[in-house]
Amino acid sequence: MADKYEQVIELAKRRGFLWNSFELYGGTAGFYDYGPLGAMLKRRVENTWRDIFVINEGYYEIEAPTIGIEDVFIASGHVGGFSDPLTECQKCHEAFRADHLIKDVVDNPDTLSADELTEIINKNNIKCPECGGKLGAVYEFNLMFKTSIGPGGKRAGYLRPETAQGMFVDFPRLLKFYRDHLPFGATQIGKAYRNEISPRQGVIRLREFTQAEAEIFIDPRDKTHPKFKEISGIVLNLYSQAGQAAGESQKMSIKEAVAGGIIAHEFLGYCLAMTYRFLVRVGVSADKLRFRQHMKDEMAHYAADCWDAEILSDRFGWVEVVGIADRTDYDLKAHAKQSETELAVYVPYDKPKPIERFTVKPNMGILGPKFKGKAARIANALKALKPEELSGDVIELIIDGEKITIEKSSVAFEKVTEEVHGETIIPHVIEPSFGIDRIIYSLLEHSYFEEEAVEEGEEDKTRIVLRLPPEVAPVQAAVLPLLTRDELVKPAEDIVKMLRKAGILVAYDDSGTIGRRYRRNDEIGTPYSITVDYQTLEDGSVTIRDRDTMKQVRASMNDIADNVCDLIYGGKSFEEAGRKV
RNA sequence: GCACCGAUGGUCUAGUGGCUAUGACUUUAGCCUUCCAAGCUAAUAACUCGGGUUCAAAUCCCGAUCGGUGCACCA
Repeated sequence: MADKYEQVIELAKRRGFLWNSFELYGGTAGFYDYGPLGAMLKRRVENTWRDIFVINEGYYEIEAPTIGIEDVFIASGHVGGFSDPLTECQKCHEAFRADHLIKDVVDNPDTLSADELTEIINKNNIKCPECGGKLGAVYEFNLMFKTSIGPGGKRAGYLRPETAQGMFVDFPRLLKFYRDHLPFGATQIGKAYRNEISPRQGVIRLREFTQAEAEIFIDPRDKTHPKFKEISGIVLNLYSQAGQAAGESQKMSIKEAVAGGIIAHEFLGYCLAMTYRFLVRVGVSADKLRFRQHMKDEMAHYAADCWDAEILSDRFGWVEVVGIADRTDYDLKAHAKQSETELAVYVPYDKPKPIERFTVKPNMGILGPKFKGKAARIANALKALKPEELSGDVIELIIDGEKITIEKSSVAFEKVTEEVHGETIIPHVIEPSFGIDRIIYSLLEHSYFEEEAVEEGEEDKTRIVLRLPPEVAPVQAAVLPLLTRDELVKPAEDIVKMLRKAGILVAYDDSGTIGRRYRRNDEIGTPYSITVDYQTLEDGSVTIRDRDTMKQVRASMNDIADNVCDLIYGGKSFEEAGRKV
């Protein structure tokens, strides 16, 4: 019983989209190669993403190293939190989460080290829950690939488990690049690595995978989006927290969802819209797409709201392909703490605000000679005092347990009204994060069709068609001389040249019967096939065949390149491309 | 990581302790051929890997790898 996954993967392997990596040496789980067609498809999908996020939204792309230093992942929490303490039963060899086993014994098991966990397990005589056997020493299994930088292994490095950190770490530079204005965003498309314990499900769970992520830094007080109106009418299939409790998703416009408080704010709603447009544009079926909100207990504690785009697959059910989160100021704060650098934006007010401030000015000319080494600390203590504490004739302070009396004349204080021109704020981060490999699989599956192509008097014959959007199809046009004869081959070769000059990836094929060649191209998703026949020699026209309908039009050979470009990129309909045949 | 199942040309598959390992499709070359994979001729191409048993292993046994499923883990 070949399910769709098998059919799609079989086709992908056979025709050069996806291959198991290292097959020559037996292969290794969790790694896939993109073959000639797969790599091209992936580039086109990535470029569509660029078109939306980089060109249209202006979130410039950066490229940070795939190896990160330890500080980065200490700040991000991956060193401490991206691992699980495991213990194995010595008897039945079952592995367990050590912190889960001692949940009833200690209050905060996730804060303990592996050694401490081992000790607690031994002390409390905790046995294997399966067979009652003795449990082995607890070890941390971290999902990051570790390496060392430079010789000697002194400096730890990690292959990045997500591309996001690159944008956070470059925050100060990015802020300057965008001339200190919020909102701004940066994007990155690249590899990320996770040493999965047991990767399965083909390209759905990989140890090396491609992410496309945007980190958009916004003003926490204003989460509206200037272009919200443009997308507010888009109707999405939303599987909200309430919907999940009720067990059903609902179709709703983004406007309604934001107004009803289902989507936290406009900016997140806008990101959902961009995600929807992207996925549908590259070939995901809109009716097999939904947005699922994270449940409260599933969401990271710092997240304000989080939605996953999920696609329906034949074998795996709903698969998460995109995560869109409002991560608030968590990441910037974490890196600020780790790096001891302020990561914030100065936001000027429209009008300066008058602010009343109480200032204390210790007279160092008196305090200095009198208290010498203690003077500075006394001054600081004085500055911390409130107006009523300074109002007496003398002021008493305790410094190092010693009572010190200060004459009123040694301190001046006053209320001043100052103009404040703005304030420093830590931006919130909106993060749409795309799993490109999962998206590639999704669109392959959603584009894959087997249809009965029954000709009169013939047996049932299935036609396999990959209905890829022309924009992402790896091969964009096939050029086929109807017969292998010089007088037809020559013009066909001219057409190939014209198309290539226009940047179209074209396949030339003159082998076997025309039907077979059409089928071959159907299978790899080539949207248009151009055929040269004897009429070409008479009037300079060729036929263009549409992959999806198998219909043909006849068009002029001279402007074939413009014509095909318009079909692929210009939204020209097939009927407009020439005369009906 | 544990348990169960599986692995034969590019794909699907026959086979079983014993000559040169089936067949189909695909592919390639040539012929033929005026639009949707089935015309003719020829060619290429496989027993996952390592060890063991045996005169002899693709076949039996053990282990590894990869794939599938369940558990665990993960998002």
